[in-house]
Amino acid sequence: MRLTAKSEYGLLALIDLAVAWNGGPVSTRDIARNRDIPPAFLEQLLATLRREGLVIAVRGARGGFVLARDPHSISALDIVEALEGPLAPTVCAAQAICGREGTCAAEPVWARVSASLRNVLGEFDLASLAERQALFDAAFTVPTPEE
Amino acid sequence: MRLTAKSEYGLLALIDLAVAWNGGPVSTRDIARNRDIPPAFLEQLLATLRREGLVIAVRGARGGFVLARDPHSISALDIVEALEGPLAPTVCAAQAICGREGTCAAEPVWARVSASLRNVLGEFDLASLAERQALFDAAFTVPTPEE
DNA sequence: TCAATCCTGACAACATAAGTAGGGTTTGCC
DNA sequence: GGCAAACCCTACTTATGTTGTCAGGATTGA
Repeated sequence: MRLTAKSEYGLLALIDLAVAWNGGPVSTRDIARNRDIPPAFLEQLLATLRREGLVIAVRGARGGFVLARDPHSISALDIVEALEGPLAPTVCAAQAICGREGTCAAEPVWARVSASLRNVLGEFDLASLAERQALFDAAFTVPTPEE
Repeated sequence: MRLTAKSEYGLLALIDLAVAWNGGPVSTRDIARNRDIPPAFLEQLLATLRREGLVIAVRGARGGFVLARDPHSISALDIVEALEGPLAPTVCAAQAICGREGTCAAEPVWARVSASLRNVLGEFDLASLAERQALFDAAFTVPTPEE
């Protein structure tokens, strides 16, 4: 079982945007460099996230992307669902194909997997992830007091 | 996010074997018919499950498959892992590729997703699933007291 | 004006999923 | 002994999804 690289890249990118929250827009190029993501691919992902209403694009020179709303109100689930579509662990969890809807003992298994997955992803919000990331970044950045 | 048809078919097949626990072996053909699974494909899955030690094959006429141990001791997690390999939601959950191991805020997200998934799947055992399935089956089978 | 930046659609290489095909081997039963 | 039922094994196929790349267009700050 796996989520695709889209989710992984998308979450990283939006953590970076959350870190820069209240600052100016961040360009795909900067994020791609920072996170080692193929730039053109990341651009596509951010375009999707814009269409899904999670980020706002600022075009032109010195442009980039900004979170569309407060980082507290964006969860990992929002990002994953925006990039991967609805989260169903199996075909059968989405639609009964065996003609046994309601009479198949396997049904609750997939239902509970799906619910638990959504639940866990929903618990992570960008604000806390960004906070944690900022701590990590600070620990590995030499302070430059002369600036 | 999704598990593949293998998990879905495999779980259904092993529920059928659990229902027939203490009876004789059940053939792939019977299971395939009962669950509407392509027979040749199911055969491959059962061969995998045999190699993984979950079922025992009985060759020759009147042969088939039997659970290798008590249905109480086989979980949905056992089946899914046997058929799909180790359960990692993203590439990064399996191996850090960005060179930020321990300093990436996204890491705990995938870790918790993985843990929760394993946890939920581990909660379902074949004995209870078979019990439930037997109830469903009984409800849709006309009793034949004259036999 | 120019360069930085996002926007869009097409395309390609590769991997995986889902099944098919065809033979080989074992074994219960008449 | 013969035969059919069943598992065993490997290879092949077809379709789809993933992970990008590429080329050009539109927008805008300096």
